[in-house]
Amino acid sequence: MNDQIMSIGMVKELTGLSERQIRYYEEKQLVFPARTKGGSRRYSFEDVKKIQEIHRKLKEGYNTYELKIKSRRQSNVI
Amino acid sequence: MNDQIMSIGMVKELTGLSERQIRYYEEKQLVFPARTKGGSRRYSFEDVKKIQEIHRKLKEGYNTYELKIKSRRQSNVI
DNA sequence: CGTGTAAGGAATTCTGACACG
DNA sequence: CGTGTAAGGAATTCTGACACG
Repeated sequence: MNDQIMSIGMVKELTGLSERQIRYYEEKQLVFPARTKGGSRRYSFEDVKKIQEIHRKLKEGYNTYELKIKSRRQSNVI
Repeated sequence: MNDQIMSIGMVKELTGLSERQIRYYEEKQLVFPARTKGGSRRYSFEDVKKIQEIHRKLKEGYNTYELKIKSRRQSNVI
């Protein structure tokens, strides 16, 4: 949770996605990168995995809203 | 070896050292950060540990040359 | 020797917006 | 809806150098 250490540039390299895509997933509340004092995003490896998963699901036909609901369900499992 | 993903800014935060110190240890061949296409340094958590170790040793009185020799010895252990 | 700092430039990242479909 | 892109600005990082001790 506190190991958000890489820039969007690294995430871009690791995932092959565009900055636009990566930022959009945050806009839709699917990932929550930390921020530096200056305002730059900082991601963890967990976030990278999540981002790749999101992209996969989108290609499968899901939309960001459905993915948000789904991740909420996961968190609420008892 | 391929997990060099954080900027000098993160290393600075994690170690409390200055950019000058962090860069100097590289200048003295004690750490070997990767570089982005643009030329920015990228460090791994291993590097961060190494940097902290270097700083500790320096405070103990060692100089960068001795530390370089020492790390070379470690690598050559058979 | 190890570190601080001011200097100027280049690379990185940010936001809000318009575009397409 | 998910993504591309040009725009302008701000934050980040880089190098080489002078300084101190």
